[in-house]
Amino acid sequence: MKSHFADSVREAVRQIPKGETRTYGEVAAAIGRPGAARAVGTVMRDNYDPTVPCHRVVLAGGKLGQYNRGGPEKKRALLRAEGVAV
DNA sequence: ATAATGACGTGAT
DNA sequence: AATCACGCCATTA
Repeated sequence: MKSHFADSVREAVRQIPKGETRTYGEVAAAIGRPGAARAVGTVMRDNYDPTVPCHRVVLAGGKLGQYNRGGPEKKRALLRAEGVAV
């Protein structure tokens, strides 16, 4: 089910530069829905688009967060491979 | 339209 | 510092 919200989230996440991490709250605010961090997570969970670097989206506290592909371990590996200190 | 769920966030214990 | 509880928004049944 594609919704405008999900589409916006994917686009915003796609704009995240390599080697940088963005929080769910930041992404939510970037699309015009501040506080919708949870909703962003819901979208990411349903989003399997490889063109979207969803592994660059982390928790506000600087933690990794979940991942739909091998768990947080895989996510950490990807971020670390881009030069992100985790 | 209502209830339940979930890759979050902040505050309190 | 770690853990528990409540609140937030969008999606799905």
